[in-house]
Amino acid sequence: MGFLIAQRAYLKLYMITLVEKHRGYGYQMLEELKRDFKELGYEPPQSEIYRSLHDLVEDGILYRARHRKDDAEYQEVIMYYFTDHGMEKASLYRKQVIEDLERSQALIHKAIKDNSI
Amino acid sequence: MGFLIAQRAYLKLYMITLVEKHRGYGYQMLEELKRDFKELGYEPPQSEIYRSLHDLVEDGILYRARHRKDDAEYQEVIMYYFTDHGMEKASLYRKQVIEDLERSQALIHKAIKDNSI
DNA sequence: TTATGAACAGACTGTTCATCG
DNA sequence: CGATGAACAGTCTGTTCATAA
Repeated sequence: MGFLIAQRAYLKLYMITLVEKHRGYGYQMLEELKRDFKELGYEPPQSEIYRSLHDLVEDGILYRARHRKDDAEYQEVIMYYFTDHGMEKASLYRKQVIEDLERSQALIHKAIKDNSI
Repeated sequence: MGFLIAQRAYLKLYMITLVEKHRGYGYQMLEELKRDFKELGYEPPQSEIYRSLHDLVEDGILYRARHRKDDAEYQEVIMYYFTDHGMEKASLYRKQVIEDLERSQALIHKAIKDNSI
């Protein structure tokens, strides 16, 4: 266990939630998260989004499927779906990451308390 | 600016606060922080404590001074004190790190909110 | 431009090793 | 053991580059 939660785990959690909500492919998720985090001054890097998705495939939680985009364009897109036991695995992973988030929250809260004048 | 605050900055902030409180040398601070964080499941690594102190010296905030330990032992110890403009620099640094802590806090809070079932 | 991915370099960090009294 | 420090190895991450429709 490291210090605070890693960006990778943080984003993987979001990826799982987004796949649940059927926001299926990388670039879309990237744009959505960028918009979503703009006000907090955090811009998730493109590479981390893709790495997170690749990780989740390696973890056996998601699988990839090529699709043509819904609208009339020819562009192909990689959609992600839960594997057979993906949902269960994902819910375990989520639980674990939320715990890690709460641990991180406690550490940050303590530091603010201990070090404010 | 990275993602969440780095352990190094986090510990440097504690080092500054501990030097203010005249808890002067590395090993002591290490032991104090270990005790202090035990309940949160975080054990600051020895190397990071020393690296943080060395960083603060490089930053021109602290300086080192060898001392014999107060009690009757012969062991030498490195005490840290604020340099001439160390206090000002430290208060700037503190302000900056607290901001970063608050940014981190917001990111973590958002993730818990967005990804809880 | 949208979309995906990999390469690269550098920062960060945990463990281990070394040294000294 | 108390105390300090450095080396090493591995991970994490941001930027850049490559590719394609």
